[in-house]
Amino acid sequence: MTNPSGKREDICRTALELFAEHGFHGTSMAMIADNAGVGAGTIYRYFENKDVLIKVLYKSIEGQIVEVVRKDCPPGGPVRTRFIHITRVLLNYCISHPREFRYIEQYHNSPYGVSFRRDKLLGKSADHDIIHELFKEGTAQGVIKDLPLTIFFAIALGPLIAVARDHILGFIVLDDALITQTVEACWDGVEK
Amino acid sequence: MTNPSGKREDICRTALELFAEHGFHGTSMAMIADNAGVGAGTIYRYFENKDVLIKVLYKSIEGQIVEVVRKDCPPGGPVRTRFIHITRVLLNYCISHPREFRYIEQYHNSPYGVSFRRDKLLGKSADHDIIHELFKEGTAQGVIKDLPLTIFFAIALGPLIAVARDHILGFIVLDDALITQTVEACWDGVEK
DNA sequence: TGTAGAGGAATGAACATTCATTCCGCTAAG
DNA sequence: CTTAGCGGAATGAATGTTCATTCCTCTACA
Repeated sequence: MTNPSGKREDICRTALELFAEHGFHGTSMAMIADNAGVGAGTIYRYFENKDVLIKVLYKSIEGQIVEVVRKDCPPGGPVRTRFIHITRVLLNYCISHPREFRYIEQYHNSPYGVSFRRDKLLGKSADHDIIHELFKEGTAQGVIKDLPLTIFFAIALGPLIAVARDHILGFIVLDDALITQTVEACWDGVEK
Repeated sequence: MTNPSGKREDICRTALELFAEHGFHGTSMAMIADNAGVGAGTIYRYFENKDVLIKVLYKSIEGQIVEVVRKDCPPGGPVRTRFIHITRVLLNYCISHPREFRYIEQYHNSPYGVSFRRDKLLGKSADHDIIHELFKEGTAQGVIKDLPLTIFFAIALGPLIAVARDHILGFIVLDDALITQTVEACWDGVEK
């Protein structure tokens, strides 16, 4: 029953769920504690405060995504093939992990997210590096438009996020065919 | 009832600023009152409560956007020309109204926004109607990909939002040339 | 094997703070 | 004088955080 390392996991899972559904400020620490089946004070044994909890959860999800992209990355064919593969993996992750997706979205649109985004884009982010490599290769080969990296990312990933959100909110049901259409359209956007 | 001394306007402008910068929950009514130079109670003469203020502000901004798109809409040439024109107008609005843009973004990623989005997409929204018309015309002519409307919107507008956000956060400076590249890339994404 | 007890984890009531909202006295115009 | 509009202190509810206490588990020793 009492499993020390299990409690932290319970808290994380519950917090992710509640934050994703009700937002950061719509979720109280008491709600998290209740739903996780722990005492209010227990959360503070694992996380210094609410902000730290929110940030740790973000880092954790980010790590997952990097891992998924990396693991499923290898095919070394033409740039287009790899681009479509990676974007498909990303989109699949988003729609099969709706809570994680909603969480990340909310984080990026919060004060936390803005400062973090600044660090991230000025420095380097691991999952973006893979796509960054692809971008450099594509432009070197002349198959991708000459664009600033930032705009390339926007054109490549912007539609994915929008489509994933619509799927999660139930405005459309994405099947394999639609996913293919979407990622191919993204390619058409960046292709020279 | 009447508004002798522009106080309502002061409150709206200040609230927009603060909400855009600190988020809905990071902005207290006291902050709004102080920065607007009115008493805390005065806000409640004009807005029933905080939620109403937030919603009214949203509606107001939405009205502005619809107006901008409508006003600058007429050119009756080929679908591509009109698509690029409209998306450019939208993107220009976003980067020249950063507060309004950030506000809308936050709203869409809040509990308010989700329920609203549901109403909106299931029903009809005025500014989307213009783009919707274009979509129908484009598919009828066979110049636009055969896609569900939702995915069309994602591909057409997703990059705009991403690019506008990067611009506002200072990661890139959009000039006319970059804007042109962006909206043309959006077209390439939806073009058959 | 059985048990006492120490160390650490967990608890949840209490606390301090923040915040939306209210209320009442004041001011200025008519 | 009357009154509508306004200010801002007061209010009470909600929430993040703390901490004294309880509970659990594992070890040491008989």
